[in-house]
Amino acid sequence: MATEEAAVTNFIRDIINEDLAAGKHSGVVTRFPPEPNGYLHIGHAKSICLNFGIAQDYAGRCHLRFDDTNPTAEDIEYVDSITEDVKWLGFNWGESCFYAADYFERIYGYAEDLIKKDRAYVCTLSPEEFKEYRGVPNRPGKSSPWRDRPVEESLDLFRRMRAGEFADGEYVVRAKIDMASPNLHMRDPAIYRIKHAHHHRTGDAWCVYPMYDFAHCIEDSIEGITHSICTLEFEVHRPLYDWILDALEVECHPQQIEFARLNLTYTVMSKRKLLELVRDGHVDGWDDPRMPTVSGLRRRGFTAASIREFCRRVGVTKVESLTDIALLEHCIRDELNKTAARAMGVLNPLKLVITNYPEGQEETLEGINNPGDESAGTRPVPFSRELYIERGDFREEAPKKFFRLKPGQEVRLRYGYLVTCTGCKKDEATGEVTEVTCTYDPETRGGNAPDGRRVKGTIHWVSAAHAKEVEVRLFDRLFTCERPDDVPEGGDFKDNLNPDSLSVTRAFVEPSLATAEPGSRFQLERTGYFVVDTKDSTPECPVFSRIVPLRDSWAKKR
RNA sequence: UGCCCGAUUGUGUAAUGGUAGCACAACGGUCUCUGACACCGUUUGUCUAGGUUCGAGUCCUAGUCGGGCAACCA
Repeated sequence: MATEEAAVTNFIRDIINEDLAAGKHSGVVTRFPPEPNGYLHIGHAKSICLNFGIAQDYAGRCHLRFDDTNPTAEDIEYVDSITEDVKWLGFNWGESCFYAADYFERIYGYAEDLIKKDRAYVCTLSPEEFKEYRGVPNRPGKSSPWRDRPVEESLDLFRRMRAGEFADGEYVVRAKIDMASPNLHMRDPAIYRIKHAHHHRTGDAWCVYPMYDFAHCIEDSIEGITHSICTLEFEVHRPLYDWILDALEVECHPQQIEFARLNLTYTVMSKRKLLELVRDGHVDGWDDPRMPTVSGLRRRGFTAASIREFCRRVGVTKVESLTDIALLEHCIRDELNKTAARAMGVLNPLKLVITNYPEGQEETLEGINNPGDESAGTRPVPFSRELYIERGDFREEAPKKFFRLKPGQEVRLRYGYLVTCTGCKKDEATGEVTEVTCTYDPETRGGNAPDGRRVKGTIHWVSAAHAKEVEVRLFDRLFTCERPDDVPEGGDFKDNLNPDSLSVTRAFVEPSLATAEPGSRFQLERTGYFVVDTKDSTPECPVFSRIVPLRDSWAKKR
């Protein structure tokens, strides 16, 4: 996509440019550091594009690093999905796939160093007492009675913590900073805790695990990260990040830079909430096509390029924002308009009988696969006396500007003939139209009249005898309001779930689609872009999922 | 009632003391064998009040509004 190559600029790149110009670094090393405790979503995609994008543009490196310091939340399943998603998004970490767990020995050593320097101590306060002593934002905390525990004693205790002599929560290692700091994170934060838990990578080798604040800056430092980019909520952690690296006197001290996370209308973006949707069965799994997860978007039919383009257009700032999901939809439409093959399919079928077309006759017409790309070629489309058309394309009584079928009006059958509506049949009981009749002009084969008369409307169709019946899944937004998180007191974001976000129907598609490969994308003309579902399609019955509808200015006018 | 961060059209962003621009959305039109696409046009913006300056969206001060921070989570 040409637009994707347009120069990107943002405040983080400005900082990098300045650092490079000042000779602070000779190259750029970034990292994407997910905790493997959930699936990646489009917000992570923004971070991935940012970090890997910078590495690409500055000829540097971006590490994929699993920040797996909390074994009770993490799982190998997530490691695998994250790896797959980053790869699918089109990024390459080369040899640089790391795990915080692989640094546990070094991180532990740094904690001992801190204790030896009397910059950390082992605290015996219970979690409740710990909380109480910390104080509240506008009131200073008070020192733990164990704050001045002798270095040797702390060291001994820490080693016994590691050796497994104590139960979870009995002791904790704390950095010795400032209990009166207005920044709560500086009030002697915990840096190591006891957790007798099995780790997905280190197994049962450890029963003490470092806290995020202690581990993360060390991981960055070990890897020689130059710019450690994270989201805004870590801003208040930065003084601690810097304090630890300063106290440890390490050589490499990366710069933490925070940016605003992505928010999207009509969806939620927290792992916890997404997990809740999966666990409670509101969706069909992490890769449900309605989910804002990378795997959900992939299954929905979004391309990696369209997601990258979206992330580029969204920009990077420190302003908390809510991006209109229409922008994401625009990005995929824009790409698929150029690349997707066209075909015809009728979602809500109504029989159309051409009364003057010879019974039993059929012929093969030619459909253009992509009007914007001649190299896409053409395909045969069978035509016969009885067709299916879209129910919405017929109205017995219709306004003047209704350019479709109504009694007495002529329309074009795409790539077919001009037909004039002569009437319809109805179910006597319900009044529902069951069949529409028309006559065709044999001189208009292919869709053009020799006398040059203009026909305003063109509708799509499939030959009833040749149609392939398939399953179609149409998606609407998962939530009914722009900000599902905004709920009144006592409410829950799930109250805003859209009960009609999924509708499943049968549809008739032209025979060329019968053998469509799972994962392939099409534009069903006048209807939308579809992907053949990769999970539920069978050779007998492909499942066509709508990625996004076509824009429809007629629908708006009505 | 503490500290930190932020504020440019409906939304997302650009402008690095010198003409407030772009994209999406909306609206109107042209074109059209997709009421799509494309093309043209229109509407809407620098939170407020002071200050510095020849000149302020940009710098300073105060305020207002919004967000974050009180897991042995990340």
